[in-house]
Amino acid sequence: MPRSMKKSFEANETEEAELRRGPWTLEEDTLLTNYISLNGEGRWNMVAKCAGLKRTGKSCRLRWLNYLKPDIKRGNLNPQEQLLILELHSKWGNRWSKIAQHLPGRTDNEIKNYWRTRVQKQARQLNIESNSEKFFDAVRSFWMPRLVEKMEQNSSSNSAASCSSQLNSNNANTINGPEFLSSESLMNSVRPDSDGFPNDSGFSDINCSSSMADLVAITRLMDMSDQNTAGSVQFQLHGGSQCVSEEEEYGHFHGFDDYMASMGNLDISSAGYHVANADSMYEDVTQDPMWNMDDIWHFRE
DNA sequence: AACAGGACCAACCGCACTCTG
DNA sequence: TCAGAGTGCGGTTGGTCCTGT
Repeated sequence: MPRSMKKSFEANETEEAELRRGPWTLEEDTLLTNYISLNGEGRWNMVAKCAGLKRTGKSCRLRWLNYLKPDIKRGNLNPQEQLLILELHSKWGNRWSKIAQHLPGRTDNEIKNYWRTRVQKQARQLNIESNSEKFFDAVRSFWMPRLVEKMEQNSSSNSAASCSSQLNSNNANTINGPEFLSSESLMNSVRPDSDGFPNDSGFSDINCSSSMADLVAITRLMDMSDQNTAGSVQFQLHGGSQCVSEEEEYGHFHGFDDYMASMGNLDISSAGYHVANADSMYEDVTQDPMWNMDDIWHFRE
């Protein structure tokens, strides 16, 4: 090996050895944040060097994108976000970054972790593949309705007066009534972006005061835009307080257990979401003992 | 109180793609 | 056109915290 080459190799080896790994310290976070606020993102290897960090560029990028960036949301995923993840994952599979694009403030890493720890856990308990059609049927039929109902509860408890389902405060169009939504009104409210999905501003305004019907409708709209479906499509949401009474909805069922027990005989691929009782908002339904997919599954076999 | 097992999540790794000179 | 650097992405790992015994 030529001497110059050897020297450079040794230098690299020393640099490698000096590189820090593992958890970031407050000091490192401060260095990185300050540097980026002055110089902006990008050229991460340069960032690492110039900011005086003994980290790889990749490590700096990851730390910034997943943790330090100012618009990162902290805390548990709310029901709207969980529902979106379930829907989008059913469409795109493990395209975490793509899914994350539609959840403002959430990172692909966070969504991936959520899927692996919460969703796949359910699949394991059922002894079925988490990416199988069978599992998605279960998710769609039992899990999503719980989320939808939590969203409904949240919207009614948070703002009894704000059931107007306004998707986007910047948009003059308001969808009236969550029960039936025409694709046209949705199209006007949520403008698809270049890849055929509602734009970020539309999604960032889906908050706790938005009706869950909006969200369900949006996910349906996504299906439409994927399939290039034209014309008028109606979205029916069951279980909302403004839709039908619990008695009408559940018919002869008495409570969630009865309802679930009956589900084995229902067409679970129907577009409507049937909603059952739930307790508190922002509770992760996967932690809910009521949400026992093992039991549920037996009814379907 | 101590321990084990599980859940959660930040961080790392390897690969593939894009950009640039 | 090509090689190397930079970047993005999905999978995996390992540390910490929580919970049950």
